[in-house]
Amino acid sequence: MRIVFLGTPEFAVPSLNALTENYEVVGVVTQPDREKDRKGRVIKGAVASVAESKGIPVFKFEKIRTEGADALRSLRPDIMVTCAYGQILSEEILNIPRLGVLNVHGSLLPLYRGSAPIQRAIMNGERETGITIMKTDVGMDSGDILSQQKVTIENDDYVGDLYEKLSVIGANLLIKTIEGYVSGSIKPVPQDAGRATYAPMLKKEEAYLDFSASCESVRNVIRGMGYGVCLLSGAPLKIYRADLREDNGKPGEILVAAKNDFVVACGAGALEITELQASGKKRMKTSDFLNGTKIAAGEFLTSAKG
RNA sequence: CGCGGGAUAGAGCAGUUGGUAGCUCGUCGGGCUCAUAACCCGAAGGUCGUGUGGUUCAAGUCCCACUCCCGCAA
Repeated sequence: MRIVFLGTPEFAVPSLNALTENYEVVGVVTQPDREKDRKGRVIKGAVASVAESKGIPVFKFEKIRTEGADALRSLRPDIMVTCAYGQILSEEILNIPRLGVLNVHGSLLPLYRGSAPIQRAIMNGERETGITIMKTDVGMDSGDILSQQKVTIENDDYVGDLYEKLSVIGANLLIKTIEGYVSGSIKPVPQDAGRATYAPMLKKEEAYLDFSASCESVRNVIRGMGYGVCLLSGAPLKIYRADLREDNGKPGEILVAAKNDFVVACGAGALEITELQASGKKRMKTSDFLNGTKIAAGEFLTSAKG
């Protein structure tokens, strides 16, 4: 079976690998290289790198809707699979493969449609999320559902942990689902659009911490965004890891700053910061940070405004 | 060549007007203690990112080039 895969970031890599092990992947479509490092050097998407190393033809369309159809048709795919590709497909494109287009999505649809389902599930304090394999349609993650698998969000899961878990589970579920779908044992089921919720792209400012919120919600932002930003003496400070504490104080007040212990008060409860990064510095454990920095209890971490 | 910060002991940092290096933590040894991530005493450990560069009697400290790291912006 000839398959064309459309995906871009790390999340899509396990699915691509699983497909190449089970089917003939005749082409990979990925977003044009957009990211640059500080020196302007181009960073390739994870899928682009993997596809190249496997010798699979790679296509990078600025707008697949207007320039991709002919190339895709010439690949004569039986099925196309999208997985965090980053562009919406047109009706014309969707009709190219004989057996249709499937999508791997990191949530239990119709919940968390959109581009940041994993992050937003954590940020909202969800205890459970999952993977949905569905038919790709012209809408935003609105296609008929083929299969789902629930995944528990552990209290210690940060976005990176959950992202990795889901990408692997997604790959496995994808292979099983293709089998069932092709053999006819799995039938598409429409989504209950009335229950749909959306997970729009993350904005930078969403990582700005508001210490007047409860310690749980502050921590959920850190877990979901991967880090939280605040100011210490006017300089930006990124918080990467924090645990809940029961202490209380004024929001943002540093309650403890000694040796291994760095505690900041929130609106309710407090957070023990365990890993952070100061401007111009590397990410480090809090104990290291406290070693070379002179800060005392009573100072404040303030909100970094946009 | 987008803006800016940085490169000094295993780690995080200091280092004043240039005169061959200190602090905290860790490590090792010893002591105290019922005991301890606590306390006390002691020790090891750095050619101060690279250039066998420039200025100087003398450079971690000033100048030049390069490499790498990081924050912001994209």
